[in-house]
Amino acid sequence: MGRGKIEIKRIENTTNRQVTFSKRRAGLIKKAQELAILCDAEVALIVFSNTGKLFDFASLSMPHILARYNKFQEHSQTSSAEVETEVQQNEEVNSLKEEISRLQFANLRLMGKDLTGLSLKELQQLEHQIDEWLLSVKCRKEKRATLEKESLRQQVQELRALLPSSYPPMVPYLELHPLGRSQSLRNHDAISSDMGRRYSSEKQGESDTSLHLGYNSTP
Amino acid sequence: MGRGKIEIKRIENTTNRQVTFSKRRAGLIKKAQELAILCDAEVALIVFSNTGKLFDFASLSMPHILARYNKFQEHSQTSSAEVETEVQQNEEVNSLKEEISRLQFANLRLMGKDLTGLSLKELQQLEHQIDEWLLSVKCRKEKRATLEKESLRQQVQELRALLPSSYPPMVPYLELHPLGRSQSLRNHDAISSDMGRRYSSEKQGESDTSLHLGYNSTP
DNA sequence: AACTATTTATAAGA
DNA sequence: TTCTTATAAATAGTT
Repeated sequence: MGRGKIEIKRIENTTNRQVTFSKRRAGLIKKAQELAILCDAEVALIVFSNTGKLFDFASLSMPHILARYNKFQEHSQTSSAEVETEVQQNEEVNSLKEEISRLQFANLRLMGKDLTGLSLKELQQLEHQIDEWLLSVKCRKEKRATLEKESLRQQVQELRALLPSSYPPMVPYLELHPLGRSQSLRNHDAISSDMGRRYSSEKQGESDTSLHLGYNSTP
Repeated sequence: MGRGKIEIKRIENTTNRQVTFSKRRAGLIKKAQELAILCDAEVALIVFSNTGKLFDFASLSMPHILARYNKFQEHSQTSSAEVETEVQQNEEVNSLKEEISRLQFANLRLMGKDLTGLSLKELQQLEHQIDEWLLSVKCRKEKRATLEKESLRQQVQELRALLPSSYPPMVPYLELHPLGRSQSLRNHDAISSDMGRRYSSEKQGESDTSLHLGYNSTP
């Protein structure tokens, strides 16, 4: 009923969806009202937008119509309904998450298949994306490994301190193989001033293998 | 919407009213359904004909929507934590749906990019290829990490061996394993003679997860 | 129920 | 958001 025909499926564009929601909600309420008047019917309409807003219409009072409805359905709604609600919500969330997993896997495979057609620049971009994914997955393990390495490095430095100062200085692996923008250890002052034990807080447990290639999905 | 315009008032002719009721009821339910699908809304519609017959539609289960409606009415007076919970759940579901949309679009984009010309066999080959590629990347990273640790351990041992007597020249790891451009801040200066183990709290932000596509494909 | 002439709703664009 | 308008859809009256 407009400039073009549309398929009846979820409108993905948020703005478009909201606009359509406003228009059609108004139209639906108008028609509910007309049906009630023209045909002398009792009509109740409840609409929750996907943002959680409530819109309703009732030709008589809503409680009246709902009570009449409940009489027809020979069981009460409120007591067991809340349980059902939660179960359904859980199911919905779970099915959505499964869908996301499937899509992510499909995307990963598609990315891989795409490699042959990509330019060097695109390859490097892809490299960066997958790099970040791997980083997020392995972050915690690597943190633990890093702690171990640092401990070793400190031993190296401490042992070196026991050598004569004329001895050619040792260069830690990391400084010869820069791995990132992070600063190299400068623990000489920390060591000389603070002898206390220090621990890095570390959360271990869930390994998020989600692929968020190029996206940041949490609004 | 018909051969003539009609006034919105009760249709007195019974037959006519019933016919109109049937037509408009069907139209109303259809539009309620479309609104629910198009705009991702929760819609419930209850209609009693003037003869007492019940017709209803609900995008989810009717009890679920009515329960939500009742909750909403309660909360319009006393806002509590349940509202926040529901809002949060709603947001979670919405963000999941958005993620799915993004992934679907990404999939479509990837599909259209390079896959159109490929046969099924070629696709499967590429899939295998990308899997191996990812695997080799992981192996390389692990090996490199192992080498790094071994180098450090070796330094520890060698330095320890130096302590009691003379100081034979040491060969830095880099000279044996030239892996990259190196420039080093040398960590000169004496270090405390404390030999106790310490755990650094310094955050090692980056670890090398580069894939280095296209060169050095040592698995 | 079908059929259509019209009205109404609304998709897209401004 | 709101208005406009071309077009799709609903439906009033008819068969």
